[in-house]
Amino acid sequence: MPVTLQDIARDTKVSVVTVSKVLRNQGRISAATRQRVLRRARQLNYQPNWIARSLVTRKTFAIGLLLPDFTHPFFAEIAKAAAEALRPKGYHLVISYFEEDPEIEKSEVESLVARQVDGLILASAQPPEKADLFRSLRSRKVPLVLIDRPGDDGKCSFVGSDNEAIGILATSHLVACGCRKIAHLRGPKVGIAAARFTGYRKALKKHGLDYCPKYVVNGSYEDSRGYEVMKQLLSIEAMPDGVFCYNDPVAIGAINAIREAGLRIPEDIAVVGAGNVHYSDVLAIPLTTIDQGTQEIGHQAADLLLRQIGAPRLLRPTEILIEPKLVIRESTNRARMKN
Amino acid sequence: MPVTLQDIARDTKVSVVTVSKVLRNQGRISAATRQRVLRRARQLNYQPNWIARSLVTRKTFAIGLLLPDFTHPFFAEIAKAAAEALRPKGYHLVISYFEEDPEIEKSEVESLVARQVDGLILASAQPPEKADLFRSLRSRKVPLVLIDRPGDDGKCSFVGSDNEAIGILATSHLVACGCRKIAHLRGPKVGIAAARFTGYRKALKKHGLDYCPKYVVNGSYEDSRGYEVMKQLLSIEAMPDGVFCYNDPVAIGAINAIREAGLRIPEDIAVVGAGNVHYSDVLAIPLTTIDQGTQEIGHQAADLLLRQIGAPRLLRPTEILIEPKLVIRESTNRARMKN
DNA sequence: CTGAAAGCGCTAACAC
DNA sequence: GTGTTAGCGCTTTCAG
Repeated sequence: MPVTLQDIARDTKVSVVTVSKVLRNQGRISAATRQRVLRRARQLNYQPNWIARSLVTRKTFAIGLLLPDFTHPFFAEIAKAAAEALRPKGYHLVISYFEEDPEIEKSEVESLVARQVDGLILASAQPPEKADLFRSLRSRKVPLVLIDRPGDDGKCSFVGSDNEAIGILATSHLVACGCRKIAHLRGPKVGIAAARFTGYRKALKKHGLDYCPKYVVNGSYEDSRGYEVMKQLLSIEAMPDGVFCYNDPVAIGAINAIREAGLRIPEDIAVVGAGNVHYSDVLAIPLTTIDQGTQEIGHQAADLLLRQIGAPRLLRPTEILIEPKLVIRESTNRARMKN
Repeated sequence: MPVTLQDIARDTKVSVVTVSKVLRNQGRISAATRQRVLRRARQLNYQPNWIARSLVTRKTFAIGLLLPDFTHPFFAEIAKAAAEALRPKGYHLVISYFEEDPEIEKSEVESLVARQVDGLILASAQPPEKADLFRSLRSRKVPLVLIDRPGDDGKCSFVGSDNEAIGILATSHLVACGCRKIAHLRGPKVGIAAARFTGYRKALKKHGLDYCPKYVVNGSYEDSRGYEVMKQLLSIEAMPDGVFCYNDPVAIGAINAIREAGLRIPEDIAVVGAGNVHYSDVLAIPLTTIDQGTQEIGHQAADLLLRQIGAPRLLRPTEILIEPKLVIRESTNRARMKN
């Protein structure tokens, strides 16, 4: 039903090949036929079938972007930046998400690859010990850039943050604000959460504070969980006076729990998040956080992937770490603040 | 380089067709060959080329979702809901966005169609007088569901909110809160903003309040613009005591402007948004807003589109309006509140 | 400058 | 049960 090259060829009495060439501005074509073809194409409102084209050129100009959750503003901002970097080069983003479920992640990756995307940008939730997905991708030579969460033992290009630095930055800031009993709402067990946790411990140590396991609670990456988990923390004796939260949504949840308990922020408990998500400055208590440079991550990932796609052969994996920056707002603005 | 049906056929000494049938569980195949084929496919880690398949079946199982901005939580939530509704039926979402630019919108639509998506869900920014995009889509029989912003004169299926009702609900609530000088931060000139504006005027009239043009300022849909525009409003004499904002981000911007001016919310000025976006309850001043049922919009749009795709011939356009609901929070919680 | 031939990887329709 | 033939809409190659 749709208009094809055939139709135009028939009507203008030239071959399909010629039409194809005209429409792609390729090869020598006489001005006369070029006009005729172009005119007819316009009349018929011809639209090329990229599927057919892709089958022969083996290029789809589509990049798969696979995220844990695109409702999360952190990832949404990355997606936007990536799309912006890709668009001018004629590439499109096929976005998908897998709700932090490694199995869905796998099947989504396969779908994207089956759709013949030219490359993949992935914020993976594969557990560190399971490298089969990456191995399979590598063996099939699918251009891949991991973002936010490293994986595959550095055998794959990566763009993200220095998570240990984030942990250090956040925790040191809390110390500088006068906090002495600093808690940490850990993220899920992926490497990234571990690195932030390490940073947290290193900072404590550096400032001569004891690491106290009861101040570390586990496994959250969204506000609802942050809320619950913070409630737990509030119920222990010797309540913390500062909390470093895995990310901004968790911090938002934590803030809600703290206020609900009738405590003041930052006087009773200071709170630091991570991500510097777009709305974190208009919250009930504007949130001190670590900016991870979402824009930068999106851009760099896109650029890196494109370079990989354009390269004649496999490039050796590159790792790009975006420098985290402390953004100080009300949630840690104590009178006795020194930093 | 990738494994094809050919490879498996050669190795197992059957025809390509047989392999194809085995892999799709179709037609009668002897248990013996089935096993052989399956085993070889697994050994080779065969992955079907959907591009090739699509070319012949004329189905891609991809749905295009085109949004003004997927960083906006309102649309992100719709996207998520749509993806969830589509996934179990084997469909994927190809998400793209156009930054409220009608020209980019057009070109993105064409890309998506060129990629042979099976249908399109679109929150369009085409100006009402320009129906050529819709006309072109209609003539090509591309299954299309408009969301959030109606268009094409009801010739196209639509899922969204009753925007006049939103305007009435929000404005009436402000009246009930004791506001008498109610301003409106209008959205951009699309039909939806006009409808909310109409609702605003109707509600004023119903409650015996005069409509006063100076209280209506124009053209914003994001927080930064909401901030600027609210500042303007604050500079006029006889400042408003209530504001109905086009959407939640605009309201957030407005709130910032109001606080910055040293005024109190809701005592000096009460604020109502629209959208009930995920973070609107954790803001500096939790925002009274109109819930538009984003989940519902996403689901319904997906279902409707699927029904359209499955139908033997063109269905007549359906319009689904989700009932807006008032969500009362702090930003309108005045002592003298009566509603 | 133009076109005939071949084929991308797969499936539909029909033989055998 | 299995294979043959044909073709989806397009581009590539190469001969004229």
